[in-house]
Amino acid sequence: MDRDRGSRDVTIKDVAKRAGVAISTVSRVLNGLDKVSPKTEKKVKEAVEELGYVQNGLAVSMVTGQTRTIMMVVPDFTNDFNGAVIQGAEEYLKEQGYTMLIFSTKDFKEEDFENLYRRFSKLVDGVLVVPANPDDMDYGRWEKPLVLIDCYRPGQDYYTVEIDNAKGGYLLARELLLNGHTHIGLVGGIPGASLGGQRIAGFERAMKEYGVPIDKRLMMRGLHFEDTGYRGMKKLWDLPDRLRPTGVIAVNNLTCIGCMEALSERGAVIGQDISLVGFDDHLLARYSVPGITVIVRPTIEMGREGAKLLVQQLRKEEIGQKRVVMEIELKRRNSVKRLLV
Amino acid sequence: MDRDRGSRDVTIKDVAKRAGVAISTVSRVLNGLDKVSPKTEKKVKEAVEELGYVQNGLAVSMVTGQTRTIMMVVPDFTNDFNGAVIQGAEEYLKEQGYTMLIFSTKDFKEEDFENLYRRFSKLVDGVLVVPANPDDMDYGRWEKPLVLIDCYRPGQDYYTVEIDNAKGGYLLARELLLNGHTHIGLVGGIPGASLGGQRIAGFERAMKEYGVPIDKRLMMRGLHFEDTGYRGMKKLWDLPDRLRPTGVIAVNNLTCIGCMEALSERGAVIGQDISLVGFDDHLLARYSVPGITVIVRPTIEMGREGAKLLVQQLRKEEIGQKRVVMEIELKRRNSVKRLLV
DNA sequence: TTGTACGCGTTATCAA
DNA sequence: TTGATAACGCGTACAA
Repeated sequence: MDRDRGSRDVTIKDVAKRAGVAISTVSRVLNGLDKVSPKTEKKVKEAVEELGYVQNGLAVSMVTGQTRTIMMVVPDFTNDFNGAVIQGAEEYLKEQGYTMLIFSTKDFKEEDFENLYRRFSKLVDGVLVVPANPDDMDYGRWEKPLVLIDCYRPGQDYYTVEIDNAKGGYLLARELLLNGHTHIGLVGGIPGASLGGQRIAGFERAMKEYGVPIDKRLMMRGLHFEDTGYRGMKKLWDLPDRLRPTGVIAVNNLTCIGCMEALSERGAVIGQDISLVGFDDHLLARYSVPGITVIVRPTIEMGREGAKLLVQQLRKEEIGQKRVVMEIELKRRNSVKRLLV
Repeated sequence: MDRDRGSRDVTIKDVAKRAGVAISTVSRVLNGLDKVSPKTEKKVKEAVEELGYVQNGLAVSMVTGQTRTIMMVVPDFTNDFNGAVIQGAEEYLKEQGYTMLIFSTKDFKEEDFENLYRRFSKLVDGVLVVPANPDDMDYGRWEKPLVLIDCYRPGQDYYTVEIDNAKGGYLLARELLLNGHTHIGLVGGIPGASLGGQRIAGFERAMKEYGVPIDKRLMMRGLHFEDTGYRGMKKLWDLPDRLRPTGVIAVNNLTCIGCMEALSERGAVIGQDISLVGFDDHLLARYSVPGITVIVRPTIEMGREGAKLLVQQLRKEEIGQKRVVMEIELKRRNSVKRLLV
């Protein structure tokens, strides 16, 4: 059989022979566990150095049952929110001596998730998930430590890292309201879905609080992709004058981008012809002219916190709270017009 | 010792016992290698099903010497080019039954790369790298199959996936020249560095071809980060009228974004007060108003091709060419003003 | 066609 | 303080 190893690797055996000790002694030196005499320790370390020995992680994992690897699952890598979360998680894991096996669930069917976990559960110590459809999955049967990022499922008690989505929706709506907007449109958010649902709930609360009725005709529901924003905004813009909203809330980053695309096509100037607010501080929100007023989430930190929560579980450390709620912030730019009242 | 396994996993032994055969028979059925009688095959498959047996990848790798895992290394995850490359690579690898161990090299020191490889080389079959500093690293000592993405090093013969960077620089410069620009500025690109160097070489060729002299004072060299674009563009914009360039080439996506930020701060309108062209079809280039004329690279496909090149090596398949050069395309938008000549 | 037994590289137990 | 050795779960010569 072709073992594909090239020149045979240096093993602990070679080190033992070279140092003139038993392999168990080498192991002890390497792991710094038991008492070892300074003399033999020195001999072993020299042998390791001379031979260029590196532990074989596979063999270690075989016997310890721990792989020091975690599995991270994200919807896809081209969404900048996911990218930031991965960045934060990977940095923390690296610091802690963990490695990341990564998968995207783009085009996943229902059962694929289950298969993925089954197939790799022995290769990883824990799982970090940014769910694509937070409401569809049941993570109950997973035996490994699990942390969900950007996903809260009421009534269940997973370890999660979230933001207060309702507060976000509320802040955005209030920002429009305080600037005199009363015809407010909404793009994205599926009825009954948790994530968009919370944001919408916050929006509704603000509207109620300020005594402004919600016009159902301005609610452009749909999946959280660019297309929903693009088509929704076009419909809103093309409404007759007295119906057309003066301000629009995009429920997430992609729908916001879709809105901007639609408005650009229509030749509408944001912050002038129409006001737009959204979630996440993506490139377009930050650098387009005018900048977009958005809810800023600490994306990289969300990844870090998720990884931290996972590692704490792996180490069986005391964990303060299973749900970590991160702070958000309203970043005001020039996409909201101040209407005369 | 705490083996951390929860209830003991089902092993091949359990399957063998349940099916009333030897473990080697189970193995044969699982791997579909030798002849096995239909009867025993059925028995084994039933046992697998009933017990919910899943192969332990660790043990398999131990004995086969292959992990079916590759190591991917990128500068960071928040750059959309890297995200797209990862997306393409991961999709292809998943299709081919491979898994991806991922690392970012942000804040890496020189020797970290070497350590990373040494530490994990036994856990992976091959390596896929998007280099941060293409010129600094020497990948010569790596024993595993290796593919470099977006990096060509003259005189060496790695497996690489690239574009014709010189052509890209040429096309951008020509676009400005054909629109009547003769005062052309450049942002990014370090003298002697390969990647930016090639793009600049293409720019220089175009300038020469069209008989337009290069004004050294308009060359804002620097690392390929936003900051270089931001500061470079400010300097260019603040130049006295007769010196200020009418058109600027950003050497990559981040410097382009930095340029846009600077111009926005200065209140300059792109495509009107100044023209801007760059590389990569990022969010801002695509959806800001006006859109930016850019060289579009097939980013996801570059990831796919890189992964393909790697898997072909792993399978010891015949490989047509070690350097895969992907097609690029000039995407015209409204960031270039047509000057009267 | 099927079963036995060894080896992959390491840790951990126990005896020396 | 050290050494010998049984696991860990699997693939595969080789024997039956």
